Amino acid sequence: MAEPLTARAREIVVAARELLDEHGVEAMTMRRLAERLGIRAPSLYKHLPDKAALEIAVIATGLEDLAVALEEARHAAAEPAAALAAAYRAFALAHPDLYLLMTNRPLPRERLPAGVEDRAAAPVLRAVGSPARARAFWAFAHGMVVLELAGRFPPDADVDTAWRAGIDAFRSRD
Amino acid sequence: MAEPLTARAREIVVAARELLDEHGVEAMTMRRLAERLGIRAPSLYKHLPDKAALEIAVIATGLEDLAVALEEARHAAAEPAAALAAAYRAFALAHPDLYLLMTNRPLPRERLPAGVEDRAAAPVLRAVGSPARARAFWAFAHGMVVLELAGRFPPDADVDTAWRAGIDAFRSRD
DNA sequence: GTCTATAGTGGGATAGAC
DNA sequence: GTCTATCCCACTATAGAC
Repeated sequence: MAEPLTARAREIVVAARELLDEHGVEAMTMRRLAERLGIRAPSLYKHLPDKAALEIAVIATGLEDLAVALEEARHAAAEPAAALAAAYRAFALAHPDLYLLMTNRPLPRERLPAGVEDRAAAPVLRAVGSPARARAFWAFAHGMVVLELAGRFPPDADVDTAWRAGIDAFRSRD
Repeated sequence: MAEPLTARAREIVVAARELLDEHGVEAMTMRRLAERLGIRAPSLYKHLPDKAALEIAVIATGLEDLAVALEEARHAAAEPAAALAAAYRAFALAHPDLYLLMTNRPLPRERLPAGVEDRAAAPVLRAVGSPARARAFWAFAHGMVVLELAGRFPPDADVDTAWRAGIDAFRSRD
């Protein structure tokens, strides 16, 4: 689906992710990226066809990292849903702009390495049961994260307790 | 907190909301807004100090409309959480760009009419119990909505069933 | 694989005349 | 309250030389 990137293109993608993590989405421009690499912006186009390709490559690396984080959380867990939620939240808070880039728009599934999306989703599915419940749980976690990142909870809100309440709500009833 | 708008400013805000609903956020520029009103962009600055003020006014009207929709849902409801969720989803799907504008960034609470935010939040709090559970439920609903708007559920996903699963999860346990 | 030069687009905002 | 004229910014992207 995606032609593999050249070594130089991969360096560019790494630099773009650093830009994203350090200075936010609005810093991820072709100019700033070139500047960080010590070259001129037009030179980038010898390695990547356009900005969309850059973003897609960045998103792909983010999905891989998220999948790894969730898989690790699952292994360590007595209470799998809670551990997954914690890992999910930690990832999003550690890479807020990357996280939003990954989730804010339709996934260009046909331009992504095969399986990345499923791999990231699998741990949640296993922890929560049916696909419907997994999607609801994912929505809960995503909602918590984006509201927290956007600073939408009132200043006095206890965000940890809200996480706990949601995780408890999704516990199977015996 | 917010100086009241002049009549002309309110007309401009209405036009901005129409622009938002009909052509998306990227259409809500000072130039396009002026064009829709049959004037030139610089003239807008006689009525509103800057674009931020316009956005805040638009957000305020959106919060009021959302509050009304949720209050109505609560009155009609045998199953309050389900009715609220349905009303919330309907509002967001009917005004996707407005909804995202309203939720994507920190609320400029000090520049908003007093009480709007609380009024929109109150029905959820009453339906769900504790503030923590209300925030979790809100996060679930917000997450569902933004994932749906962003086209993030797989093509074969049954979104209605995911909503149902989340609503059920947040039902009180007897 | 890098450069210079540049095209083309779009945005927010101000000054000052009428 | 509206206008014209304008500034300044930032961005993506291409052509063609080296």
